[in-house]
Amino acid sequence: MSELLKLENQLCHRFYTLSNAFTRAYRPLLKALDITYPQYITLMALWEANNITIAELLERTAIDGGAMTLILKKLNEKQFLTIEKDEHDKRVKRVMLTEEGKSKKQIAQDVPSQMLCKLEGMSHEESVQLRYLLDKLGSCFNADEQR
Amino acid sequence: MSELLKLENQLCHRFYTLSNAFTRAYRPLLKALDITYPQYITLMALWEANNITIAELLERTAIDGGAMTLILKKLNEKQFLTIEKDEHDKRVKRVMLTEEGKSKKQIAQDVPSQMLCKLEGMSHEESVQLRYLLDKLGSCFNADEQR
DNA sequence: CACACTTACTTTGCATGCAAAATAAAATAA
DNA sequence: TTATTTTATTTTGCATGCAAAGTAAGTGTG
Repeated sequence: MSELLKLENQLCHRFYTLSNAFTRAYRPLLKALDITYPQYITLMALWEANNITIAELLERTAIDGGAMTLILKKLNEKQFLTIEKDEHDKRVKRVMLTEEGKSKKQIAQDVPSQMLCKLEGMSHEESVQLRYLLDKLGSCFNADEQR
Repeated sequence: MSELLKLENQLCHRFYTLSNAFTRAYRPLLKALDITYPQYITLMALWEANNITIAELLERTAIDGGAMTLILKKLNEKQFLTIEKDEHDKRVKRVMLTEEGKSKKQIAQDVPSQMLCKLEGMSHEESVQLRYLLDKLGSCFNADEQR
């Protein structure tokens, strides 16, 4: 009885498990870049849109604000990026990739394909469908946060 | 160019985001039980199978071993469970729910249904399909760990 | 212009997640 | 039996995730 409380029936537990599995799986791939997974997310956001504010970075990456402060500090120490105050609004800080930070994108090119190799069990249709369902689920949470 | 490195194309980022969203969404629901999400996972495992070893608990919950030590310590302090050494193999510890820990299951009954309310956007078919795909993805990682 | 309010970030305290090292005890090999 | 290896769990050091409090700097109102 109480099927609802069985661990195997929890959608959340699948996400918990898979999210952790992804982080672990990325670790060896990111070793060449000497960065962690959240740092990788942050760099990906910047490779796509350089010179953005921290608020924009938070929005794109969905990383926690408090954590982002530390992540940027570390990426700055590694000379991947610089942080400057906005001229017009001194509350705002802008994040800019250094040349070194930009160049790392070349090395990172290999990471996604290497990860895809690990997921060979899934067909293309299935991964498309999965992506669709994940986005739908995500919109449930977003809708919920609006209230 | 380099579509592969775009954040929106990363399956991993969807899992990262959704897993965190779940944890945040559970927090208010678990407040009545005064437990965190990993502690909830641990209790669910025990409500299903009481008096199991820590190794079994780790297997069922997929929680990190080091973290589990602390989680059990806290659940023990809250009088939800006790931990005893196995008679035959003194390396092994067994985890047992207290009466109080068992009784919390009643309160927890409401949690899954409350969470389901938040996910109304998805049809039953979709959530079944999602579960199937998540498990398939999970088996990719498991297969990978075997090597 | 002074005060309240909102924003953009940072800081703090607590709870993991992860890898690697450390312990203790059982199982095996020599 | 003793040395070696394996197993179960804990400890350690580092990096977040999260909520809440704290700061500093714009905005809006009267």
